[in-house]
Amino acid sequence: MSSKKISKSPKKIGANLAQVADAAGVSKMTVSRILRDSGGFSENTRARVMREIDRLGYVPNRLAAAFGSETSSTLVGVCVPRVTSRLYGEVLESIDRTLFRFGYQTLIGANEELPDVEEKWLRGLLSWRPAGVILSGRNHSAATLELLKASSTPVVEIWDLNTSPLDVSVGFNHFDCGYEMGHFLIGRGRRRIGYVGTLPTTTTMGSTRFEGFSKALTAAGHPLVATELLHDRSSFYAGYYGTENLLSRENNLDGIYYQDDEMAIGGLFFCNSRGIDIPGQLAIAGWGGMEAASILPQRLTTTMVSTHGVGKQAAEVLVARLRDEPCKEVVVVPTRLVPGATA
Amino acid sequence: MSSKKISKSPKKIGANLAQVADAAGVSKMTVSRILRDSGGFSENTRARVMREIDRLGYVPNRLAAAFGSETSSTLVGVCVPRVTSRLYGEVLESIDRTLFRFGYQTLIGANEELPDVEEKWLRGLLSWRPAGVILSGRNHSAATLELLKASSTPVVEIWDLNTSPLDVSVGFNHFDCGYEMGHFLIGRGRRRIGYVGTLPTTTTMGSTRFEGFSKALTAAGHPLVATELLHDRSSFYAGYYGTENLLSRENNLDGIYYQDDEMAIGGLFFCNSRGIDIPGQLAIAGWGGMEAASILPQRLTTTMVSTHGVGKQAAEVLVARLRDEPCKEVVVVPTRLVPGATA
DNA sequence: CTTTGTTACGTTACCGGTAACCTACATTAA
DNA sequence: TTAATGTAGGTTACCGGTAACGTAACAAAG
Repeated sequence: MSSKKISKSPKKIGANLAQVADAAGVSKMTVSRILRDSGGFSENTRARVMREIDRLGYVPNRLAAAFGSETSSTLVGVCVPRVTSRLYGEVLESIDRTLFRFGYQTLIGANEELPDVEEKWLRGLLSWRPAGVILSGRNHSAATLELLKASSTPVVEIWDLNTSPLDVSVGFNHFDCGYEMGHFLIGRGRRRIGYVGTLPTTTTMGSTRFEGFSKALTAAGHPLVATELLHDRSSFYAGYYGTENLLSRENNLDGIYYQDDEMAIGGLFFCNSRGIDIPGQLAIAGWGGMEAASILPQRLTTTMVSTHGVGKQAAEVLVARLRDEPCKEVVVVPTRLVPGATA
Repeated sequence: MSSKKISKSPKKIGANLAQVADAAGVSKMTVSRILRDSGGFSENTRARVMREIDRLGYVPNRLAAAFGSETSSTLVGVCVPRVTSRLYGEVLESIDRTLFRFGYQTLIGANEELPDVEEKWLRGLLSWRPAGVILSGRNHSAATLELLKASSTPVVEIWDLNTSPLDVSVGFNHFDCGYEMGHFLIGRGRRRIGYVGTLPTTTTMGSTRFEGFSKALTAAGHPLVATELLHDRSSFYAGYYGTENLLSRENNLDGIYYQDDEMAIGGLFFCNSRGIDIPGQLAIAGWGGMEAASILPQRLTTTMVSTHGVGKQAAEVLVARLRDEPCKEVVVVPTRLVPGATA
């Protein structure tokens, strides 16, 4: 068992602005201007300075820049419920990629759907004086709101649409997604429909779809028959045993709507294992447009969503916001119900 | 279409150290000491200062702290191939959670398995003078190595084990995983075995398992019969059509090893759709211990790994490293071959 | 009674950029 | 010709913490 003992890192990288300036025979300010391309220098000087930067291996100190001017932070905090989730992971990836292109750095956080965790994270984030924040959901603690207001940090709320956002918001219309699917199942002649999902925690994430769905059924005169809400996070297995529970309570359902595709696929597998005929005996519908659905023996009836679109647009709106360009207050990312072979 | 135009954010949060100090009738230094709990103050003073901090809503400026002392950065950069991957996502989540507990912030990056992207990301990261870096894989560009050396930033390499790490390394022994599975399949009487995976990019990620597997087969006198490497990232669908391709070329295989569980499940579905008897006619084995496997009609033969363990240990090792505590140079996270019903 | 040590602070000097303002010099318009 | 304008810089004064060092008051040891 080998072990390492290491001296305190001196943390001095190559050269600083002053040294570059000295070497090039100009002032710090000129080098700074050249690096930020803010004009006021000749091409000649620029070439000389760039040569010295390269020679000295200068790595800019954004810490000093952000500290010194406050307006020049390129740090953006992003908080999602979980990193371990295909949907949020994709959003995160798109955000990161887009922000990176614009020259921003992404600081991530996972709130685990708890406003308190989010608040604690935000407190830490704000100590870095970020240029902006991207939060998910619309349930935030009072202290969170106050912190954001006090720091006047631009905020983009994603995922869940928000008609009166803190600042700006980008997301799906979950209510409509649910309503549309409810309407669709009714149209397919289903009359005794159930729902399987996870218990909404203090945040509203996801449960809005449930509301829309339920409303559509009620409006059609065939209200929801049974609901199974699990004390667990969404997963294939949660869908599997959620279906088992639901069907053991209500054995004559003719349709089930799931919180998402992952759970729907789990449900589909349960039905397969018990010889339940899909969609003859039972219709199954999910949400999210999961890639895994493409290899199923039956294509899943679901709502396709562009997580990529949410991430990209959220990042773009934030950047516009940071550059003081006008931007929409609410961006609705479209979704599309895609009938498959399961409903 | 409503739009927002916003004034430049002043970015002045509540009070600063000096104002807190004034309000409490002490010097800045005393407040600083109290906040960092570095001793040299009385309980009486502490209480008074804390009261003022609370009253004024003071949010520390870590930017200033990190800038001023360089040793006190609490920023850690983490670069994984992709955020959108169950395995890496879990690693990321564990790292973030663990580092958060120790008071560090995580700056993420995705290198897309390209050393150049990693290098570009690292250059940006270093401009924040981070306390440490966690990189995945062991294939880094020359400039990356030089940057790390010049900045003398502690580095933890994860995922792929590295017997001569840059600094310290935490991961799985992929070679042994592959070898063990090869040995296992041979033991089950398989003789004409194939492999389905994705093309290794410039990084070595994943291909080490392939090498170990291949070696085991050769050692047993039944070398690999066919290989299908896809120009695509791992996914259920990649496993599905990879299997289709492989079997169309070699129709008398009696076993297939997959790069990971996701692809193995895809392969399993292909076989189901074509009526291929598993494991009678063909054995299937994956790697990773994916949750989805739990709902399959047949339990998948796979190697269970603790992504959580890698993340947690990587973070812990880094923290130890930052605190100048002695730590192991190489941490091997154990894996376990779990025979299922598919091989 | 002096020396030494400890506790609880205060002072000073940075860290490396950037905003704001200033200064030559050249060019152009009135 | 003179004033106005533009170009390519330089100067200065911060931003908000922290390391390093200084100091007064008091206690215990020799």
